[in-house]
Amino acid sequence: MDRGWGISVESDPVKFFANRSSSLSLTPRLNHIRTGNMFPVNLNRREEQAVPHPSDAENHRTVVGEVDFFSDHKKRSDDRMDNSKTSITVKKEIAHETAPRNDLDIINTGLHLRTTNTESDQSMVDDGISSDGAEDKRAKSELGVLQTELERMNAENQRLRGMLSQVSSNYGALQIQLMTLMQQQQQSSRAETTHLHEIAEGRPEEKIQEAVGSVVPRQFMELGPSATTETDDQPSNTTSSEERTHSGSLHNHKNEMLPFGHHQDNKAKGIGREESPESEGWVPNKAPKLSNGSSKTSIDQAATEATMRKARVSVRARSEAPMITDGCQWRKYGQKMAKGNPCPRAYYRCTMAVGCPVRKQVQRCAEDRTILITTYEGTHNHPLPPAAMAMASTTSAAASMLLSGSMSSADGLMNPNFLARTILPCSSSMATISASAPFPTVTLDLTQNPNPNPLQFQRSVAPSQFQNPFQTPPQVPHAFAQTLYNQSKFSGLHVSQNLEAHQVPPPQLHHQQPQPSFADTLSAATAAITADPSFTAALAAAISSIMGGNAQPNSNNATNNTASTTTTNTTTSNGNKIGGFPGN
DNA sequence: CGGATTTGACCTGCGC
DNA sequence: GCGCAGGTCAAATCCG
Repeated sequence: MDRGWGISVESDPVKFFANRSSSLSLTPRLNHIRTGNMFPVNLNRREEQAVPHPSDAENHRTVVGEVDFFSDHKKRSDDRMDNSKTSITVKKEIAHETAPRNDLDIINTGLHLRTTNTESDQSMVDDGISSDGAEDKRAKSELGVLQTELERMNAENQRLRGMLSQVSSNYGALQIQLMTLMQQQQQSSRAETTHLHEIAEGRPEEKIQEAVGSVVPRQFMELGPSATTETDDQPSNTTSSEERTHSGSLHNHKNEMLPFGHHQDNKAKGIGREESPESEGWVPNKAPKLSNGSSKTSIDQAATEATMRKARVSVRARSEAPMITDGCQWRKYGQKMAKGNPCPRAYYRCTMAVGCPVRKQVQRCAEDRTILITTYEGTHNHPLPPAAMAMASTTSAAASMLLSGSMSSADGLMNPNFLARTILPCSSSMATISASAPFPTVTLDLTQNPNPNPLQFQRSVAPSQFQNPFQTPPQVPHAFAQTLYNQSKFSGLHVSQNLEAHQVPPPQLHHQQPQPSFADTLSAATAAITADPSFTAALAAAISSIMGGNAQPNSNNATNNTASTTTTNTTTSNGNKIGGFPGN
């Protein structure tokens, strides 16, 4: 994982390079270095804070603008220099001016320069008092000092530019190396996957797991990016095709596996399937029927594979309410008695937007009916209200991790006897990935409260912070949001890296991560959300304000864009895993 | 009256 | 082929 998480440079290159260079301490000064697009250093937030003065933006016409990052106590001096310099610039402008103006107008010409000297100069003129020589000398010496400082700052600026270019070049080189490594691993994993399938067909489960222990991580590594195929709205482009190609080792038939949203038409009776083509669309869990074609096996296999790519996120939480409040609007469309559970299972679909493919199942646990198991599936194709973002983000991130990781292993799980159960990194027992179900499922068990985080989280966030969403965001939610953001964007890589480093039973990784572990944070957030409906809205509002307030460019990725949720893990072969009461 | 819920029927996959 | 179980549909019903 050491190596693996290091690859998260892409998610936060600044932090990555901060660990490798001390130049980051100079980050605020880099704000005015024109980085162009060559290096994704996120300086925006700092820049916003570092350049609060309106005049800074206006001084850009002068070279002095590069001095803007000086500290405040220097700023006044700079302003004086600005004045001295701007006087030159102003004179240039005067040449273009046709209408005569007085000096005051000239100084204010379009530049709105702060002229601390101006007032004194003007006052001197107005008062008719000639500046005495001492003050003149002092001013000149001061000017000289400032000019020297300016030159020094310019030199430093140049030096920083050089460092930046070097860092960016290093970044590019690392990216190339990463891509090369991933390609190599992809090639090697294809052969290994084939080998795994051979093993899985005729060997005891222990050996299979043993084999998986060594192979799956590579698969994770390879297929990690494919997580976007289901839960991310971002186009999966090449990765998905590669994934299908890779899965061809198992399904050598013509690859007709379609995205889920494309299966709907295959059902002869497509009643009520309102999914839009561009959206992922709800696809019945039953494998699509491609009109009894001749290549039934290939279709079945493709359908099965497609089914397994349908990630679910199951949330187990104690709740007396028939349904947890997650901020979305749901309509119940069915209820069934599940085998092995006296409590019926209720089926809901999202009604916040026409054609939203997201569905959820709600069922109470048979063993403990105070536990409500909610399984989310699908991706919202519409903006989410703040109250829904928290849960959607949580489940989306979990689903992303699941898809990025388990999907790859799904290829090796076609054997129904195969049970691969892997624990999310850093999660202890709170969040698990189960590949034994027909759908890969992330189960977030919030009923055991294994660590105090949920309560701490709730406490630290709830009281006052939300009353003013524009206040400085609390630390924990910020970390939560950032974690979600990072995870949703790069979860595939992270999961794969983790698994690669730790094989199947991953040890605790907390010491590796500066940020709170994903699963802990996830569970904490979810617990807090589910525990208190009113808190849901508050948390969502805070997160949205945090993300929006910081103007984080991709902050939406983890929220409404990739809102994917899953419900309880209704393991087919093991119906007892979840139980439930009807939602309403 | 319109929307949501209920509930029996239906479809499908899977195992025997 | 048959039965079982999960999932969905849609008419009937309920409710604001």
